[in-house]
Amino acid sequence: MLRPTRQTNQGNSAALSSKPIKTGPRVYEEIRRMAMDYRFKPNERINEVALAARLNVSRSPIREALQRLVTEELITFQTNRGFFCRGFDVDEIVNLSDVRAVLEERSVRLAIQRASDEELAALVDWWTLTMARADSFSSTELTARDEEFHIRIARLSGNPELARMLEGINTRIHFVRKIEVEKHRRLSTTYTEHSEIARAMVARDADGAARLMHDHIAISVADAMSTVREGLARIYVDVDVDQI
Amino acid sequence: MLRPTRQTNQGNSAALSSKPIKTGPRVYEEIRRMAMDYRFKPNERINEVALAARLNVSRSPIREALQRLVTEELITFQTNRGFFCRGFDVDEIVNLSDVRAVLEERSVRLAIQRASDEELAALVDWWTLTMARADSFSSTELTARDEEFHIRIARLSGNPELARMLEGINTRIHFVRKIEVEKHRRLSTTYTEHSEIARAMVARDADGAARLMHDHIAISVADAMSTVREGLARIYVDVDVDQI
DNA sequence: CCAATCAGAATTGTCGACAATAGAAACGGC
DNA sequence: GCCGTTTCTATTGTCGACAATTCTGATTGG
Repeated sequence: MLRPTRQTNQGNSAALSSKPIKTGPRVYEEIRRMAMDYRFKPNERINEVALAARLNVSRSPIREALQRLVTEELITFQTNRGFFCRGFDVDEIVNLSDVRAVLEERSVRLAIQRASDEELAALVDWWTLTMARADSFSSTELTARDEEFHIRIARLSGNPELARMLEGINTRIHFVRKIEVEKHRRLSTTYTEHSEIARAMVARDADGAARLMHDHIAISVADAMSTVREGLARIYVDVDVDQI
Repeated sequence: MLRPTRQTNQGNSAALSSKPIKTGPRVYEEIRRMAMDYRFKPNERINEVALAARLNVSRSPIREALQRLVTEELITFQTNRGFFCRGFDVDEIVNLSDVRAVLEERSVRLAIQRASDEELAALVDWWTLTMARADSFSSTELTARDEEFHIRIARLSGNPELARMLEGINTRIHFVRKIEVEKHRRLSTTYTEHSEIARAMVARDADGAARLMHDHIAISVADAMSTVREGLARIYVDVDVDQI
């Protein structure tokens, strides 16, 4: 099965995408998404040939993408044993949250210091609009909006390195965050917290915004444990339904 | 030239290292070091075949190593155009220093909170010993000690994610730091600053240590510009003398 | 019944080959 | 003499093949 003859490099993805998307970047993005969503089970070995067959490419682009993901900490690697899905660990989540809190605090402070009034007003408007539509969004969409809120602030900080590191953390805690979004959806506290942060930014209240941001991000070990429990349940109950 | 016949995977590195070091990790480490030291000129295109020939391997391990280094921000990549050495830029250095300062402050605070008296005493002793021997160290060795001082504190923070991020920043600013070490060597201010930080840690003075750390790391734009100027001079004057 | 050993199978590590793309040089029109 | 083509060359992207290593699980001895 699956295309025994040599293909002339283009026709992959079986006429699904008519655009000639480069396989390298496509493969990277696809595996990255899989890792973010824990489509691989924690600590599971990732079989290169199986993955290559699934994505209709050879092992070369697979391995290159996996190597990149290793330094992004989305997967791990052991010589002669291959690539593994990262674990799903309470300590890691707590530690990442701690780092994230520090960086996000710096992020708002710099944004308050450097962003224009228009930019901050745009942030408030965008989030207000998002909140109004919140009920029509799926959890996935809502998670994306949550992530975007923080990314926007990071961009406004004017420090691309800071933004990049926060994005790196975001991809690592994406799965956790999605669970938290659904939890909070019932409480709907997240959205008001974002509003408060944005308001403090408009008011140029650096200390206040930083404190709000910190409290918004800080996570208790108990909360982390509960989230991990919930996450593990999902990881091991959802079934792969997309076989070609 | 250079070994036309197929080699049976081992005999590379031409009997230099009798140990059977895995080529993958070795290649990665070697290229990484080259990038850290700006053995590639800023924004220079990195030729895969030339690099492969130089390290006596095929392009596969080269490309995998380069992909890893891309996410470490040590090199850049453009589809169908290949890999490039990162630039040597004032803004980048300033931005990285800003992030670093925030993370290192958190690092000392956590270390003060979590490290044992013995661990902190060991830190002081080690640095005292290092200072005593300082004159006998080359600039490279001294830079390594400087980096190690900060890494040790990061480890004592008990947050591996924090430590990892700082290590990532360290590799990116290694070249800058080496220049700064040589500058300060004449002033020999770095070493006393380290001593002060360590003393504040032993005294469990979190605010004091954090402030000292911040001032130790903070860099003015003017300083950064001067360092970049000096760095560019070195990059473009030093000649490759190691042609096999 | 369990532990250690040892084939056989599965998987990874690295290589050379070739097509596709980008880059450089030669060419010609103006 | 300069700018846009066109051809040719250099370089990257991806592949399949094979050796080296690890994993599996069957076998044997205690």
